Amino acid sequence: MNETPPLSRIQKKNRRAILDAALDVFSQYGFRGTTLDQIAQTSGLSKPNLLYYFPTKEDIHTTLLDELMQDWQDPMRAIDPEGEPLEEILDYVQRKLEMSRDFPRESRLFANEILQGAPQFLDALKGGPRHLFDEKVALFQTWMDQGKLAQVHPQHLIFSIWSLTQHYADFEVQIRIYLGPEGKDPYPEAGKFLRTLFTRMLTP
Amino acid sequence: MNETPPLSRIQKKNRRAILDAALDVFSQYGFRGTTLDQIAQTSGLSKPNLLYYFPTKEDIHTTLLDELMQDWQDPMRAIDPEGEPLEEILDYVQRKLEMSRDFPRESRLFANEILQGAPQFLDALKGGPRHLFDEKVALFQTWMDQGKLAQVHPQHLIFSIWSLTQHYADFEVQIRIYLGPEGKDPYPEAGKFLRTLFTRMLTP
DNA sequence: GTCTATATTAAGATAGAC
DNA sequence: GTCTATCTTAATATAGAC
Repeated sequence: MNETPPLSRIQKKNRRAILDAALDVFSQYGFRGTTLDQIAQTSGLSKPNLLYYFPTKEDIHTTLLDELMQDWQDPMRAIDPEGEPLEEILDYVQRKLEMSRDFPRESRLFANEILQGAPQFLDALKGGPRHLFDEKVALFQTWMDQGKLAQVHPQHLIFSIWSLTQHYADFEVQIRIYLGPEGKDPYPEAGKFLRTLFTRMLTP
Repeated sequence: MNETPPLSRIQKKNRRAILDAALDVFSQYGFRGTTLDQIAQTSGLSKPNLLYYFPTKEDIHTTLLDELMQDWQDPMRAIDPEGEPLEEILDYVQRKLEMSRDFPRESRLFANEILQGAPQFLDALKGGPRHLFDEKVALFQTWMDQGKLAQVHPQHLIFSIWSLTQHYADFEVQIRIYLGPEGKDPYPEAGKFLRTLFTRMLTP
């Protein structure tokens, strides 16, 4: 559908630098709260140079969101209908938690977008993601009906997984303040806690 | 410490209108993503008139955050050390969920502030709130040691309550998309779900 | 207290040299 | 491809009339 203009090595490198810097800033301040000056400064490129690689500020933002949508659902896709139900869900929780640990900026970019009313996502969310969600809801319901999982509201179960795992990225500042004087890594304990939580909730 | 200039009725009314409009906009776009024009339009007042009531944009924002800090901890303060442990926690969860339902904009204002690194909150959070948090952590630990609650990491327990309840306000757009075609109120089912979750996790 | 007009700076984007 | 200079619009804030 699209032309595929071959990118030189330097082009790739600079596009990456811009997107990386933009992710830093957009994930913290949202689209409207972010300025090209900030992205320029963070990336080490000049402002006109940004606009040589991306026609507009919005285009940078959209590119980031598009990339995010590619990977963000991988953990849910990986839930295996043939697997052992509780283990499948615990593994899903673990994968989501690792996403928060390893890609906190992406999580916050997403959070910012939703907070602002998901202007870009609204349509995208109704498409593929919605279908995947419904599919896993049905799967969880089947497992519960077969007595392999305790009965809970399957949609809210998924919301709870998203909420509990993304919280460690989105509210990281707050977590660090409350976890005490010198912030050791909260993720190992978070993993243990969440494993306990979902095991107790879902064991039939 | 401060002068207390008596406010006329019209002053109170206009200040309220401004703060209410500002809450609308700040909670959606964050401090930097919000413009005075938006607040002016939403409140129905002219832009110079905003600045008659509040010296700067920042002053409006700070006022909102200060008010928020007043009430935001009430649900946690209300946990009764003399009460029945599981019921106290379930009631706390319920109060937090009601805050999300009744004051979603406040929840999102808070979320935005944390996402942006909590520039205003950092110091405030280390003060009173931190003390209250530690006090309840100790209380939960006591209850667990007495065998009145199942053992879990008490700090992460509190994070989980915040996360699960605030999620319904902060990610409301997403929730509505996934809950289906015509969005009935998600809160009754959320309340039931969370009650089940915390009962199963915490029953000794 | 509220308004119109305006000063001033910041921000997105472009022109054109190199 | 990158830079300096600059255009244009938007945004915070102020002045001063009413």
